[in-house]
Amino acid sequence: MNRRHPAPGLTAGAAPERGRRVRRPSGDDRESAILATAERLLAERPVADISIDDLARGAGISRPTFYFYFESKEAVVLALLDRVAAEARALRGRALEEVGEDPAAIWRRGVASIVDTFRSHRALMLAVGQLAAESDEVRRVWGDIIEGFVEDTVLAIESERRRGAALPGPDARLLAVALNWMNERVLHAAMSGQHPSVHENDALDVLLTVWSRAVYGDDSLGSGR
Amino acid sequence: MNRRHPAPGLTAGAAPERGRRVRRPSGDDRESAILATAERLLAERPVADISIDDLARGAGISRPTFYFYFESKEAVVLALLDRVAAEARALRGRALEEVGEDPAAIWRRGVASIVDTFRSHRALMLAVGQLAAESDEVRRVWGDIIEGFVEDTVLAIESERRRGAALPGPDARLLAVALNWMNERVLHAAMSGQHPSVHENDALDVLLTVWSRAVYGDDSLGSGR
DNA sequence: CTACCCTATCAACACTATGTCGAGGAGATC
DNA sequence: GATCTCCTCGACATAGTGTTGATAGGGTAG
Repeated sequence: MNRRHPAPGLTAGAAPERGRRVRRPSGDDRESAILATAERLLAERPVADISIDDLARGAGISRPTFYFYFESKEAVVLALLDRVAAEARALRGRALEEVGEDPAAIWRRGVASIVDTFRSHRALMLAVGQLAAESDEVRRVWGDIIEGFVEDTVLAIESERRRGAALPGPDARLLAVALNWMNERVLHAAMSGQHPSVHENDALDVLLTVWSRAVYGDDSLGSGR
Repeated sequence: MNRRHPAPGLTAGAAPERGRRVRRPSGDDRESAILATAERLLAERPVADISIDDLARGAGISRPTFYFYFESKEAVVLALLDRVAAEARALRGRALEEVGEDPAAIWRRGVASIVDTFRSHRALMLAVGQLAAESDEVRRVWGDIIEGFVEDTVLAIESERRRGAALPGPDARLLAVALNWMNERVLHAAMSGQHPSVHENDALDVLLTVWSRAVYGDDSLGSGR
C-alpha cells in the first residue's frame, strides 16, 4: 500500500513540493508517459471520452499500474494544470514587471496574460472546465487559481481608488470576483465554440472594455474600439 | 420501437409543442412521476449521484420502462428546464411590461428576473451547469436560453446608444455576450458556494453595477452602493 | 551469496451503471 | 375473439471503475 499520489493541487494551493525524490528512472518515465498521453488525447477528444484504460495503454502499462501513479483521471489533469498554472504565474509576473508603473498597461497585461494562457492550453482548459463540474477537487484547485487573480485584482482596484482614478462603489472584492468569473466563462465559451460566444480574437478587447468601464467608468484602458 | 421522447429542447429553441396528446392516463402519470422524482432527488444531491435506476425506482417503475419515457437522464433535466425556461420568460415579460418605458427600470428588472429564476430553481440550475459540461444537447439548449437574453440585451444597448445615453464602443453583441455569461457564471458560483464567489444576496448589486458601467459608464442603474 | 525488502507490475475479480432485446399483459377497436 | 397499440419488465450485453493477491527483479544488509 506504499502509494505515491502526490496529492494534486496542494501544489497549487500551498507551497509546491518541488524536488523530485530519488527513485529509479522507470517510475518518473511512466509518470511522464501518462502525462504525455493525457496531453495527446486531450487534444483529440473531450476528457469524458478518455478512459483510464486509454491513459494506461497509451503509456504502455496496464490499468492497475496506472493506479500506482495516479489516483484517478482527475489527478492526471490536475498534474497538468499545476504545471500550466506555474507557467502562467511566471508569465504574468514577467509581463507585469516589464511594464513598470503605468496602471493602464498593468491592467492590459494582466488580462492579456490570462487570455494567452487559455489560448495556448485550450485542451487543458476545456478539460478542467468539464471536470470542475464533476470533481470537488478540481473545482477547488481551479477556484484557488481564480482566487489568485481575484486577489491581484482587488489590490489593483483599491490602489486605483486611493489614487482617485477608479470609481468608488461596491466592495472591490465583489467587483473582482464578478470580473474574473466573466473572463473565465467568456474564454471557455470562446475556446469551446459554445453558442453564444465571442470569437477568440475579440475576447481580449471586450473583456478589457468591460473591465475598464467597471473600474474607471470609461475606456481608459484603451481598445474601447 | 414506437417511442415518444419529445426531443427535449426543441421546445425551448423553437415553438413549444404544447397540447398533450390524448393518451391513457398512466402514461402522463409516469412521466410526471419521473419528473417529480428528479426534482426531489436534485434537491438532495448532485445530478452525477443520481442514477437512472434511482429515477425509475422513485417513480415506481423499472429501468427499461424509464427508457420508454425518456431517452436519458439529460432528457429529464431538459424537460424540467423547459418548464422553468417558459416560466422565466413569462416572469421576465411581465416584469418588463409592468415597468413601462423607464430604461433604468427595464435593465434592473431584466437582470433581476434572471437572478430570481436562478434563486428559485437552484437545484435545477446547478444540475444544468453540471450536465452542460458533459452533454452537447444540454449545452445547446442552455446556450439557446442565454442567446435569448443576449438578443434582448443587444436590442436594449443599441436603443440606448441611439438615444445617446449609452457609451458607444464595441459591437453591442460582444458586450451582451460577455455580460450575460458573467451573470451565468457568477450566479452559478454563488448558488453552489464555489470558491471564490459572491454571496447570493450581493449578486444582483454587483452584476447590476457592472452592467451599468459597461453600458453607460456610470451607476445610472442605481445600486452603485 | 543468500535472504530479504521494496518498488513496480498485471491477471483476475467484484462492482456499478448504461442501454437493449424480446417476451409478454391489458385496454381499445374492429 | 382477433388484433393492434401502448406499456412493462426480466435478462442480457457492454463498458467502465477500483481492488486484491501473486510475482518479478533490483538493491542491500548480513
